[in-house]
Amino acid sequence: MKLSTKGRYGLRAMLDLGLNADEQAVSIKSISERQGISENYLEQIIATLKKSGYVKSTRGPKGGYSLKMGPDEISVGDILRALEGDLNPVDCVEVNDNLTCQESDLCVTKFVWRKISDSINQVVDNISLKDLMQEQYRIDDANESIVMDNLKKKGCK
Amino acid sequence: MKLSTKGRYGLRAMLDLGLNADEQAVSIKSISERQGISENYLEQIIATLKKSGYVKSTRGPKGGYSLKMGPDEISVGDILRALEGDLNPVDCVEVNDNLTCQESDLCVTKFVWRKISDSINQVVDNISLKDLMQEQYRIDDANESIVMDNLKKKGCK
DNA sequence: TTTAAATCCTAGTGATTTGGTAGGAATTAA
DNA sequence: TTAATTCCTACCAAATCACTAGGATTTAAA
Repeated sequence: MKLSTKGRYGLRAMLDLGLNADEQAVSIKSISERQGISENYLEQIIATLKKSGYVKSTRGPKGGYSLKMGPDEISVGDILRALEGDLNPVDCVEVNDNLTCQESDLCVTKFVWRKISDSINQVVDNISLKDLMQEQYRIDDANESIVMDNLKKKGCK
Repeated sequence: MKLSTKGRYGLRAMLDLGLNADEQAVSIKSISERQGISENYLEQIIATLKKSGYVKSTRGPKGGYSLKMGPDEISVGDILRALEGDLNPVDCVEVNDNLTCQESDLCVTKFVWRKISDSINQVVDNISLKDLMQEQYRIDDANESIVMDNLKKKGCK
């Protein structure tokens, strides 16, 4: 019941794209350095995200990646499902699997799996990349204050 | 992001124990037959559940397994965590991992992981084995009615 | 026109996990 | 004594994970 590194790295990569979006595209190399993820592996992850339509790329020098749409239009669920497949704890939840369901016992557990499924998807679909970016800014500001406080304590002006 | 067969089979096995609880203990063999799960594998799963304190056993002929406490005292979460380990989507959620957290980016995603974690655990901790047993009885009754209806349609009395 | 920085693409690979199987030892009711 | 059962441990094949490797293609800039 764990996410793979693809989902984890992928979310961080998308967040990185969002936070470092300016006129210029963001290269794999720079994401890799900031996030501490292997370039080759990251490449594969971002390729998947591109295929799913959340990222666009430009080739050649000065090339790189950027978000294909606004960070408010991309949810954490979109990103995770692109990289991990559906977020259901078992497969039979979405399949309309009447053969399996003849076994009524299975249906009772299915009731559980569906509830878990719904709760996971409800959470991830209601957090956008923009939300995370804003959270990040908040954290940065907080750290900034701490730094300021320390400087004051040391008597810096 | 999938549960393994241990969790799925384990929940069915526990439900089976609950539904077939009478004066006599329930043997692996009978669970295996009803649930279509290999005896040897089931043995390992139930051994884990026993170690975790949810199941007790008696050896020898007429021996077998039974729930160690009332089905209202055992939650789906108890069972799944015993078999799958914690139900967090990533490890860093519960570890108070300050080293990792120095990277503030990681903290932002951690915020997501924690929300997912909480929602999963909230769901599974609020469904007891008793709830599932009652759900099963409801399904059985419904099927019974359908059978009755069909008999009536066919003119049976 | 050349160079080099970047994406694109695909194959391979070691380690780990999954989902079991196999089979003998110990216990105990009949 | 027998046979049904749990207990215990070792083993194993297949799949998945988390990458690495390296060449092909594109393109901005010198």
